Amino acid sequence: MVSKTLMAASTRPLILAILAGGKNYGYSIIQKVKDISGGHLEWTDGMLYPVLQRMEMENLITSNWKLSDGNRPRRYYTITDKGRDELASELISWRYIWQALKGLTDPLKAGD
Amino acid sequence: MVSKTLMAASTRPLILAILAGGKNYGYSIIQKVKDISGGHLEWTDGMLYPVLQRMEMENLITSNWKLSDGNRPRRYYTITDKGRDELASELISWRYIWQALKGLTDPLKAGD
DNA sequence: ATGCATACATAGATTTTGAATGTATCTTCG
DNA sequence: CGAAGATACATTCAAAATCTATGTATGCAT
Repeated sequence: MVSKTLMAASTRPLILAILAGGKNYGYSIIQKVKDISGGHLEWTDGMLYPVLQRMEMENLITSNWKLSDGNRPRRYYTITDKGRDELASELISWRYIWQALKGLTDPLKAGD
Repeated sequence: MVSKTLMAASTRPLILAILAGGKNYGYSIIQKVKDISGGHLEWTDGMLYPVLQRMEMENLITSNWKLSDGNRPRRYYTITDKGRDELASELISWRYIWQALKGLTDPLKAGD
């Protein structure tokens, strides 16, 4: 089980990373996260939508409704330039810490 | 600059990882973190001591004072078995998420 | 004696999160 | 047709965790 703080720290970068690969809507993002994490990360919609709203307020993402054929209306989110910058810098931070952790726990291997 | 949430998520695992390598005291832990992160993580003592106290209350670490030669008294922290378990499971979680992030951002390379 | 690094400690204002809850549509299957 | 379950989005606010600000004190160098 992933700790609360780690969950909190990873939510935004994961959302940004997913949207960097193409626009997407809330419900689908949840499934993609579950998918890409091998089932270890299971988000609820109740936690995701507020996060998406906050990220939109911060201009990391934008949204627009799309009504198609037989489907329910969906709100699609798109990453902004600011969002891409944020993602890039988050990834750098994650790398620092991950490498610090690895360096401490197995000092012999270097790896990535 | 490392984000607040990421900072929060990494504090405990880093402390545990350091103590897994041998007992240590607060001030020295701060320097070790700075050192191992290449200067990217700079903790303040004011944020560390409360964390250490909470971790001790949760039995992840124990502490005892050591008064030596010309030095000031220092409170040395030791990792417990429970702490080692915690560290191990945190590392697993970190790996999941790091790999999910990497998988999303550069889908071609696998790596570790 | 002055300044700086070392060393530990506490309180509590502030922020943040996400669980709980609500609404509604689409699909499937008997 | 009707029921059940998956899909889809939305809001509120109680509860909890963090760490900034602040305080104390010693060792060492010059």
